[in-house]
Amino acid sequence: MTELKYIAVRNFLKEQIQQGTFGVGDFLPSENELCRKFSITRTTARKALDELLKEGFIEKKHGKGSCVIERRKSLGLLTVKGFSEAVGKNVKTIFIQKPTLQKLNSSIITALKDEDKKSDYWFFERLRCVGETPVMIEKNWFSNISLPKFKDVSFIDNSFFKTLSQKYFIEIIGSSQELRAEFANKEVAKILQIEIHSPILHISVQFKTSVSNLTIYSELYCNTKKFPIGNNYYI
Amino acid sequence: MTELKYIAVRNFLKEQIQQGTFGVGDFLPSENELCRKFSITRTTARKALDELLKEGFIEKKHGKGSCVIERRKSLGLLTVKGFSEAVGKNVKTIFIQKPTLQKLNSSIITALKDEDKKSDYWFFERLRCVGETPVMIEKNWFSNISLPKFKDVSFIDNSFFKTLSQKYFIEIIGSSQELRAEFANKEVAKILQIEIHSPILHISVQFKTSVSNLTIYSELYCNTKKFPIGNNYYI
DNA sequence: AAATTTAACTTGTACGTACAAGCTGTTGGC
DNA sequence: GCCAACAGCTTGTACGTACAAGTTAAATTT
Repeated sequence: MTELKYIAVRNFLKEQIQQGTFGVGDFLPSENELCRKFSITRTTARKALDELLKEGFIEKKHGKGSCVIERRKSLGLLTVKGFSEAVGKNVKTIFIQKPTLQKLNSSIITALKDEDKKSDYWFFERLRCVGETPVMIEKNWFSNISLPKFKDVSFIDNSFFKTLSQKYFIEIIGSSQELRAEFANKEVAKILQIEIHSPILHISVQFKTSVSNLTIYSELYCNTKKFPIGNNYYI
Repeated sequence: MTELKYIAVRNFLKEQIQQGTFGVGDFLPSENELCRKFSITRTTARKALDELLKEGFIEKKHGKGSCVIERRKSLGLLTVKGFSEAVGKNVKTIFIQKPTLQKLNSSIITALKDEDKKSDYWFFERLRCVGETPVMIEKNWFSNISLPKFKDVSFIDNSFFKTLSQKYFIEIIGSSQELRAEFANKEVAKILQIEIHSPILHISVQFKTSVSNLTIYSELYCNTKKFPIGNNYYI
């Protein structure tokens, strides 16, 4: 199973960007240069660049070239920035449940897309603390179909998304969220070390990725009393 | 100036979708059919469909066709677009306080930027209801300096942002937010018609605008029990 | 009747070509 | 020196072709 050409070129360029060979503001090799370097046609070169475009790595300028841009990290709420950047410093992460392959949990079944209902899914659960204070419970799951090689990898910088990007070349390209203020139930209250029936922020997220049939589902339970959840968006 | 072919095809299909000729779940004409109908090549037909794909109108299924999907509204409530678009239709808006020029309210002073502390500010407060159910209290204020001509205008489509854009040519170019789950206090509980100490979602927003010294501050108090707050973001 | 093969569709990838249109530095002419 | 024209790059649009691969239903075999 040999890799598709445009995927290979995309991955090559993405690595170069992530390693800093091409920094923000730099121009990538032109389409014709890519053609020569990889022995491909311009159609294929353009397709590779289109991938980087829709993943938010570059912008194309007519008559000039493809320019590396600051990847938009502040997607929606808590998204790609990840917890550490959203809340600030001094964050500890504790695995409540390391990644395991499981059957469906009926409590989340309604949120799942149809194609994800058929397969097993990877699940992991973490507790995020600021200093010694537990602040957020994070449950994540995703179908086994699109990522069968996924293993209990050690996450790069404790970031699942960074790991996805750098080990699997999968990018988050969007998110859909629902926010609710709720009373903490017994389980959540215990883990977050708060009174039962304290108000907590419950966030349900679906992350759309650059792999069309991979959707990542997260359920977040946040104690916002000391540490409100932050979010920035700029065009 | 004649329209580009793939744009023309895209627009044709988009209109058909918006008018309901193709509903959610329907398949658009195949690429080859589009070629015949519009006298174009498959490259061009695919480009038109790619546009619809990245605008969120369709999804493509290998071997089957292009399927119309529920359109995702990019940038939901918490970002730029405003309440009506985020929650859907059937939204009523009641002014609790029409726009008035006021002195600073100390309760919000901490959130204000320094340059805004010196001036008077416009303030207005609204209650958003879905059907007959009050769902969100919205308090807005902004400095009088940048918008001295602001008056008690009737908002276009009940949208403050649309009014800003169309009457003053001011665009929202970013936002910074803080989210908290809190107990409803007496005042909020009364307006939202809920029990005191119910959990509510409190969102503090600063909107950055295309006018450099105009920042809009909002405090939102949401009853998320029936209507969770939604938010979508796609690159 | 049931299982398998086949044919006819669909989209996906990749090849190659041509010209339009935007950007930039060089080259002439004034 | 200044400005216009040009040449040589860039990306954008659009043409055409070929085959791979997924889907489905009809035809064939078992």
